[in-house]
Amino acid sequence: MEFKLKDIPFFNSLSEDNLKKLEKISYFKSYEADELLFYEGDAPKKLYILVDGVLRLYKTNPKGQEIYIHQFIPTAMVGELANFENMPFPASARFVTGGTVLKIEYKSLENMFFKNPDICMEIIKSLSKKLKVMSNVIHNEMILTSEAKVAKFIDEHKELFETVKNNQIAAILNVSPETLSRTLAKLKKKNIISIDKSHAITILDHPALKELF
Amino acid sequence: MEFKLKDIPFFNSLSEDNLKKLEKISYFKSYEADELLFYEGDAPKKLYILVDGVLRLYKTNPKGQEIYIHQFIPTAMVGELANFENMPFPASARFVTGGTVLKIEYKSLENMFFKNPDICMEIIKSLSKKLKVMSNVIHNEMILTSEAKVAKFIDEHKELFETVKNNQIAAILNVSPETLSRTLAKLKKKNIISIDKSHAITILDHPALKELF
DNA sequence: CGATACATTGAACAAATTCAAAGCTGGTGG
DNA sequence: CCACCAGCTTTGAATTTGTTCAATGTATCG
Repeated sequence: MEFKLKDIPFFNSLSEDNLKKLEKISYFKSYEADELLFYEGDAPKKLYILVDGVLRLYKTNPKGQEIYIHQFIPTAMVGELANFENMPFPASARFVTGGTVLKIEYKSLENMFFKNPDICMEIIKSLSKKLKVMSNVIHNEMILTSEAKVAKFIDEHKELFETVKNNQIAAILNVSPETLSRTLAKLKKKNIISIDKSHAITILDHPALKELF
Repeated sequence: MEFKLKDIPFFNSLSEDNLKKLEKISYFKSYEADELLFYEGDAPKKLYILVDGVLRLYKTNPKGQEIYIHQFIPTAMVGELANFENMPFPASARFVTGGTVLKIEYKSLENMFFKNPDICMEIIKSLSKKLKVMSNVIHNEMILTSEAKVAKFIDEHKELFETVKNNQIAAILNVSPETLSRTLAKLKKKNIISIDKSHAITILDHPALKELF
């Protein structure tokens, strides 16, 4: 697949002239599924714009386990915090599917484009969106119990149970597969949900489900 | 105390003219210690700039307990996420000391000043700083054990033990006072720290302390 | 079919909280 | 100046929530 700067919504306010400048300080790079884009603790060198594929952000705990934080889909700016604050990446990023990022020389971008109000606005939007994500992560992990996390996930993404293995869903929820299994069993027994042969979930009692989170 | 718009670093790039405009859409308000600025779940009406005092951000879990998130000190923009994303406040804010905020009519600010690159830059800085805070909160609460949290806190803020009750420190760390007490006892027994009569902590073995987080 | 991955279940374990009781400490009033 | 009270702090035991481990059950797909 061929990617072009002007197709990136982020930069669609830029003049031809500015696009040329941007071209000079950036390039596209493609990755296979499971490849790492950056690793927690690394010093940032580039700013990334995800233009294709699914990119998973996760942290690693002292036991070596992956703690799921978020999954990016195009178009998304990635790594801006580390670049802005000139700090090591606080998390790792790995491609879940094959994908492509635009890699931008951060310092040059700052010098050339940070005075551009349109670019600024895009950055603000991106930061704001990310802050919302983080706020949600905090809520999910610090406030909700496992049962509440599962209930919320069913409410928001029940279709995923049809295509994604429970194992993977457990990983996304940061609970063990056993806990997910037991929680689903509990919800079934309470007649809040039912699960058919093809793993599809039907919500039988939506108010009761909502009560749980 | 008397506060003036032009003394707020946030707006020191604004012309006299613009300051006048800003004056029309904002006002200062003072609060006593323990007063709430906003409550989790509230719809945002204003954007706040903390100009005096200490403001605590916290969430409330289903058991009704306060989960400490962060403490702001001047000058800081507060509540921008809820305003930008037009979503309910994800946390509550309460004054720890008496304090003062500038309250700004958000919609008007957006219309008048978001095209100003200097203001944009200030907003980006503020968002970025906040993202860093959140990233740290996530690390502390999702990755670190209680012992690691205590060790990190000692490393970063050991002077606070002289003035702040262990109770309060436990609240800031989101651990029970019992856990804090037991952890300090453990660190003393391992000869990593010592605590004198006045509650001051001396770090005896800094490398060993760092090892813990 | 049969191998292999996935899901479920029970039991043991781990980390931290909660509950209860006892120990300190520092300020206050007699 | 001392005794005492209130509020911290400490300590032990029970509890809670979820993970880990191990065994068994069940799909699924070459």
